Amino acid sequence: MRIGELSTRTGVSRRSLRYYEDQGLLVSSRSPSGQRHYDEDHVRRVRLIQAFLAAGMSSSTIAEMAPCMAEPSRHRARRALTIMNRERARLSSAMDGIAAARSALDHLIEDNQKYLAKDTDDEPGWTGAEG
Amino acid sequence: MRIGELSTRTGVSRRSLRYYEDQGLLVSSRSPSGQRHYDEDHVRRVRLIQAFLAAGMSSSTIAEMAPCMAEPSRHRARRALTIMNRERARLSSAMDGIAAARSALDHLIEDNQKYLAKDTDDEPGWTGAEG
DNA sequence: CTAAACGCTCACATTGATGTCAGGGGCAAG
DNA sequence: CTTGCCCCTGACATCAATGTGAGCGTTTAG
Repeated sequence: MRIGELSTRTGVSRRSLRYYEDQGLLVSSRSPSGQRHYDEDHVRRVRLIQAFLAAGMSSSTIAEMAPCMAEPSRHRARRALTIMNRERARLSSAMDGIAAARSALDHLIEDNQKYLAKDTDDEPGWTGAEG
Repeated sequence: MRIGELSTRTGVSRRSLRYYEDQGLLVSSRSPSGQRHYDEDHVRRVRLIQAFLAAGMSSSTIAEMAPCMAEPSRHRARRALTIMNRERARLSSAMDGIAAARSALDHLIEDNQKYLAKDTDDEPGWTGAEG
């Protein structure tokens, strides 16, 4: 398939797909006239890239983890493994951070509901002191 | 305390603290000469702002949730509540996304370790097909 | 009083993924 | 051949939070 179809199938813009290739995240075979051609593997690959980007990884990080254009080698694999473990830790602590933010938000929601339940027009007085 | 102390106590740069004020996330009392002064509540507040920003909220979203400069009113509170619930859902789905990315990463790590354990120099051939 | 350390505003720079526009070519159907 | 739709590259624009630096006032310690 060409880039337009890959784009509609993955929901990722043509622009972004070319960008991924530019960053070494995605390879494509080119037709004689230079048009990019893809297969089913590329669809999965793009989905994975999206998942990683959405999780806050930078494209260069993803590129370092993915032996995508370079020769596979023990050295490279060990390097990738280091980065993967670093990123895994980052994702875990990002989840913790989001969980903390969500719980703080829950307190705010509760306070706000209490405020709305009251009849007097009192200060909710939000400073975060209640968390 | 003045801005420098708030900065060191929260780990947030002076620049960012002024930016927060600019965006309506933080209020400060000013000395006659225009210098910002803060108290303990501001420390908590800044920490909360940081938690929200780190969780991927935009400053305008935080501003909408926080009746910080505006008069508290039922209308405002209801509006804030709507946004808070929207954001809560966003945070939850962000956590799901990160969890999915982390699990994909775990597969990659495992594959990579298998590759490194082998003695032959075989293709790891990563396309994401294994997830 | 002076100097160091701090604060103020204004304004321009940066980063990363993506949008958008321009100018030009590729390819199938009528 | 022309029409229409797809593709190519390249370049500039965007957003959001933050960095950085200039130019100038303030507070504090000696």
